[in-house]
Amino acid sequence: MITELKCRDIDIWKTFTCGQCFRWKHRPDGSFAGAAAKRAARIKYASGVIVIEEDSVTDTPENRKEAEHFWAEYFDLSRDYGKAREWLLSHDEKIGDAVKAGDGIRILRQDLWETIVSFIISQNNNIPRIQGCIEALAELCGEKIPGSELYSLPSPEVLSGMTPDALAPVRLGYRAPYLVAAAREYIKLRPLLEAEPSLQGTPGTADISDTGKALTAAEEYSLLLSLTGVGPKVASCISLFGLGRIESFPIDVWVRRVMHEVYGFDEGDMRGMKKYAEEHFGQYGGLAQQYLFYFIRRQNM
DNA sequence: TTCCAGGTGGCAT
DNA sequence: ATGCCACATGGA
Repeated sequence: MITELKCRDIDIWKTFTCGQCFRWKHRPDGSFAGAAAKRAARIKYASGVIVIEEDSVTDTPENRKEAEHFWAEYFDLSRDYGKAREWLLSHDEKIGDAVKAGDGIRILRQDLWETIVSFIISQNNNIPRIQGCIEALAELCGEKIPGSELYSLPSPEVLSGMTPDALAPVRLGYRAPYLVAAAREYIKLRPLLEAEPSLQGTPGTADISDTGKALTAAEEYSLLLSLTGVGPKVASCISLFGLGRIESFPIDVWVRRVMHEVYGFDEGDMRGMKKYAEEHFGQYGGLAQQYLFYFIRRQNM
């Protein structure tokens, strides 16, 4: 099935290669092939339209509607990025170059559990190797996606039933036991975390506006922190990419570098960087972080 | 050989 | 609450 979504404000190359996701592979024709949640797709962009080809989905009205909803959310199409960029430019003197470099990046709204797995693997690791580990993990114990050669990532149930030794082929190193423990812990937290405020009003999603059960960003963050292998940086990435908390500002080695180079912070002054981000990047901290991350990383590669 | 990568857990203060 | 340090793996 082919899904077409109008979007004037996206650069899929930047969006897929800026380090927020790890499963999309660039192809010679400029398209990307990969997987998100339980779906496999080839994606290209031309003249204001994102074209998503899914061999594993047959073209029925229900499937079409579901695909449109899934991919529109995945690409965060309801957000006005032009407005976000203007907001950042008017609230910070020095972010202009990074915004210009990162123009076209959108924050992908990824599956929560996949985001947890991906960023536990990401710790003290490099991006090519993270990609390899995730593919190996999917192939070892994920589910084959029908009509595709790709596998989805293993569910928390599958992963919680494995031993770290059984994950040896994935070459996760010391992260293997983290992943197994986090899977077990996540199963308990899932009922709390799946009441997602950003999805309120979305068809097919429970409206939790009256139940009082919606978590604040801070509450979500502290729950994520309780997972084995999840510290401040990884929890921030999960908030940003897995829960749509676009104000979240993850600080890693690259962000420390760029905050030193552009803003003059001491590279150990995480406290100051965090405060600065809150005051200057505010509601768009996560987007600012991606612009800065992309900006500094591109200079060094 | 040593250093590094989208850091964190465990332990000592 | 904060400061070290070991941790598995593979590429530069």
